[in-house]
Amino acid sequence: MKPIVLEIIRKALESLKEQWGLEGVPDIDVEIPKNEEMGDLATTAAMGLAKTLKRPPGKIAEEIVEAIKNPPIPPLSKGGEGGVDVFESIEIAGPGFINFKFSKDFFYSELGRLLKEGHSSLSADTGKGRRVQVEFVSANPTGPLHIGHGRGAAVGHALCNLLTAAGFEVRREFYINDAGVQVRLLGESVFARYLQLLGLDAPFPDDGYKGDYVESVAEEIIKRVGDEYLNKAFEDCGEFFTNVAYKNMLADIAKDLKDFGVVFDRWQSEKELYEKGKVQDSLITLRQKDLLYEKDEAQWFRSTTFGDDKDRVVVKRDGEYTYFASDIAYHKDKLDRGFDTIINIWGADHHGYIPRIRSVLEAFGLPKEKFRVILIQMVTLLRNGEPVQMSKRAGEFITLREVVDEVGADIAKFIFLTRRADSHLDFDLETAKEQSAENPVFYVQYAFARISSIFRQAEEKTVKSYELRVKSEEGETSLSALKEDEEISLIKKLLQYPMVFEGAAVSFEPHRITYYLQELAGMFHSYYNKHRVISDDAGLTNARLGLCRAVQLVLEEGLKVLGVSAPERM
RNA sequence: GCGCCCAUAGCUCAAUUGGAUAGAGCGCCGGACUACGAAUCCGUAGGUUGGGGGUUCGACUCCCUCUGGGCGCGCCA
Repeated sequence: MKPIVLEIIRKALESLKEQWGLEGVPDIDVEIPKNEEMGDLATTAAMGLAKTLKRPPGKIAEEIVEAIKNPPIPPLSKGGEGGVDVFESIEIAGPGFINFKFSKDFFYSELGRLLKEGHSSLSADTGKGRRVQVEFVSANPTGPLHIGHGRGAAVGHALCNLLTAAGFEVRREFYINDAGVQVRLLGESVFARYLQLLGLDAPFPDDGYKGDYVESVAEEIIKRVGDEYLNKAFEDCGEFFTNVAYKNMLADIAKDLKDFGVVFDRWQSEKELYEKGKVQDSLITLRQKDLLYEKDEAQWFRSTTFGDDKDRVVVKRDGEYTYFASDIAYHKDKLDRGFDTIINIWGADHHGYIPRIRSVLEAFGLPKEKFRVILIQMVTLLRNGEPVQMSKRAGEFITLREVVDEVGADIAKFIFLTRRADSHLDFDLETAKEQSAENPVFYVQYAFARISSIFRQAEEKTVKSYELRVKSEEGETSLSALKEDEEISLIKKLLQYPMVFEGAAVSFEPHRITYYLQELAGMFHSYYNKHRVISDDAGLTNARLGLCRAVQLVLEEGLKVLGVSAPERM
């Protein structure tokens, strides 16, 4: 419904621009009014123009409304969508809002279109094929994924779905830190456990990885090679242990994510960036741009040029690269692969790295606004309201796998998406499992399942196919049997989905979909309790089945974006 | 010490990116199944948006300041 109104307003402005002395038509937008009584859509165009025209917004609004009505702009009158009048009224309110109220016929015609076109009518092509690269999770392959990674995975996955549906070409990537001292430390930890399992009183490295999974890897190695490395020093066999250990972890991580329903297009190895010389190359490029210099026997990236607090070391005095050096290479590589927009999803504790990475991307030619970091806040895991104690030092923490095994992937994903990414989240394992109203997942899924059940009922009662009616010539008019207030409100809500969707996509905020779905499900449940869908009145039954089908369609679409299933039975 | 994020109903959170009368759920209390699934619905109550100042037609939203909480600030990764 939004595009039609926008077109009408634009045409009105087009006809007014000369007498207003404007070069072109200003950018305008419409919004959903807070209060339903104010109308179905509203524009603040007049208020926006007040400043440039130096005239009161009320007057300007009047002129715009006049231009829309006399003579009527095409879609307004016959020959528009389905040949119906679009508006019931256009009114000016407050300081200069123009409020549009649609006619019922317009709603029926739009609902008919939704039923006819299905999912494709729910998402506009705002991306137009532009390429977006989203890097998320990127957990160190030194241990299993924890709950925080799960939240990052859920948000990243939903965001990618959102952008894909919005017409962007999305690449989902996981960056593997397989080159640093952390994986080496993992290797040492496994080696120590290996020796201990074989009866040696071997020392465990300081700050080594103490989780049970380390011992599991050691056990596996014993199964494969026995005591072959018993009398060797770590310097002689470290590469073997390190490789086996992190590859093992990585396989577990990939499996956990897959079972969580999150997949990646590319797993970028840090080690590979070194081996292919991309780290060196990227630094050479920086040097050519005079953005790399030597000081105190170290090499520095001139990130202050782009607004960072201080320049950053990329090659240390001892000749070793810093972690940042391979980050530079990876981000240059992202740009070399031709992405239009770069999105990184990080834990909120990494916010201090934003300026330096932004600097890197800018140095290689990406405009600031094309880089976006989504920060994921901490998740506090609760059980019956009490925090679940975790100690990273002792290697004791609840893994994502444990959570998914306990509550299920759908529930976990949905709960991760019930908050804005950058606000804290309490995740209570017990209430998550309860099949109560406290659990928003069931609430939304139940609406979908309930509608599925209605259709099963309808078939049993041999109600004639609603689809035939809707598609036939009189089909669209058959929807006009929907006269109840709740029905009109429900249709309106359905037609708002594309706007909510677009807002979520441009602001990278999948949680908006979550909220919308809860509202829509709520409206449906309420409607269901008040009005019977299947009755003796065939025409009414068909119209209501059509409405149900549309609700189902939108619920399914929204859930798909969130990566949550839409079950026909629960 | 410097920087970033957060502070909204008793609790957990929204608020169309500067719009109109700040909204949901939970919790409390009271109701609704011999009709399509009660994992549902209906009805009330709850607010100086942490405090103060500023910007303007208009502020939960932007700027300054204070209070209180989280996180960063290495030639670590």
